[in-house]
Amino acid sequence: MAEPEKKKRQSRKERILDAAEALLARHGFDGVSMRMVAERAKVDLALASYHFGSKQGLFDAVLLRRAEVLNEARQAALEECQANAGPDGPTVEEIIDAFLNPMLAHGYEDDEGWRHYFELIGQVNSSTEWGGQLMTKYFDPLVRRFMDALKKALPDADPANLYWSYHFLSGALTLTFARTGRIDHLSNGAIHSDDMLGAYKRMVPFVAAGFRELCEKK
Amino acid sequence: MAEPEKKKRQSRKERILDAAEALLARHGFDGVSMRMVAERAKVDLALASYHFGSKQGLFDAVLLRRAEVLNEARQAALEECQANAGPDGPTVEEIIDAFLNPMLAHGYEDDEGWRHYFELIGQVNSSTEWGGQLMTKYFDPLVRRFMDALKKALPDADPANLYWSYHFLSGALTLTFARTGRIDHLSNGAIHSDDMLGAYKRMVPFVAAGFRELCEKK
DNA sequence: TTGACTTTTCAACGATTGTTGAATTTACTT
DNA sequence: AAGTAAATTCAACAATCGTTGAAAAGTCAA
Repeated sequence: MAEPEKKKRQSRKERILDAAEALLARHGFDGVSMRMVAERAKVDLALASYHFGSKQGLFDAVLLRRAEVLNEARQAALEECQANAGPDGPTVEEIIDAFLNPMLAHGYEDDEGWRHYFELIGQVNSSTEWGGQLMTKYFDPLVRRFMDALKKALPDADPANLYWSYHFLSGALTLTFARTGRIDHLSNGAIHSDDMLGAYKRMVPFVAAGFRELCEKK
Repeated sequence: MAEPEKKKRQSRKERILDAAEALLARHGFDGVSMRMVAERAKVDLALASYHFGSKQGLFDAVLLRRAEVLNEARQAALEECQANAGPDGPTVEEIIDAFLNPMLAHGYEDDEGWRHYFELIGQVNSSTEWGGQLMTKYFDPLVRRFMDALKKALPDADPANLYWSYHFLSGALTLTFARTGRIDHLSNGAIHSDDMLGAYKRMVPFVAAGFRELCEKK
């Protein structure tokens, strides 16, 4: 059975998720109170606990919501570039592009929700408290499929070099899409964190060159 | 006048800084209470406020303490590689190495304090709340000198490519030294976050190849 | 020892925290 | 229209939060 049509544009449950997403992205789990979320969502305090069980449950729901969307888009992009590739499979650049492009698609357009989500992912990914566990849970199953594709594109690679290369990619990616504003300061305003297209066009060749340097027989 | 010799191995002020460093690295600013710090440092609750004025003051002191040490080591490494270089100046690899090596020196040895500090930097760097401001304040003055050196090593580079390249380096670096444990999970235990030497030996050529790809005339 | 100063302790303040049981309203089926 | 379940509101709980004024202890020079 299909989802029943919502009367309001956004249900209260979704409003809570959006509010929590924005606040958690900026202030982190412990920097946000249920009252802040309720106020931003224009909803009673107790409602968030009712829908999500606890503050931790709300946090998980925020993380999961867009992780599913992103994973599906990435999987589709990977399968498409594999289908279009020759017998040797897609190139390193094509695989990396399939991994990054779905993020660009949501970062390029002016979608406030996704911007907050990437902000949040940047925090979670480099947090020792959450990063190791949560990123693994939500993203690693699909990342492994990308690793397999990269392994075919770089058949001479030492697996350790492949893993570290992906790790460097992950750090560059999450920081860039988090848009902390650091590059704006460093460049005295010449570069803007919001220029996602500019970042994307540079990240793919930068990372691909790193992969080749470490993982290609020379 | 020189600092007076301390009677105890560690003054209470230092114990507070160490305790705060470890806790802030793991749980973030809002995830740590003054009582947690006091308990870990085995010190009265009020003492941290007395020495550092406020929780925010304590946070700043923790960040500043090792930033000064790291900046001096990096500056010395940069000046040394410039002194040893030919008339064209040091290569990209040498400059990047001067930037990374001082972190390895503290990450390689079994120094708990520095490990916590890098963990903290990883969080701060990718936080939109603190990252843009604090990283700029504590690290960008010296980063600019490295950017100048890179500009000489890559004279044909578009400045925007240089800035983005450093940004990617920054993301890979801070995530790696934060040791979140993610790569351990992803590799099913084959790779260890704690293998700083292994990470370092791969990060330098990976990042250097990225710089050359973006910033070198082809 | 006296005196001045810094460091440390103690106790308490008002404010905010996440959660919950009970009451009320809304939505939907019969 | 009656009835049932979900959604929402309200009020309050105990626990924890950062900070601070005042008292006590420690330090060091004269």
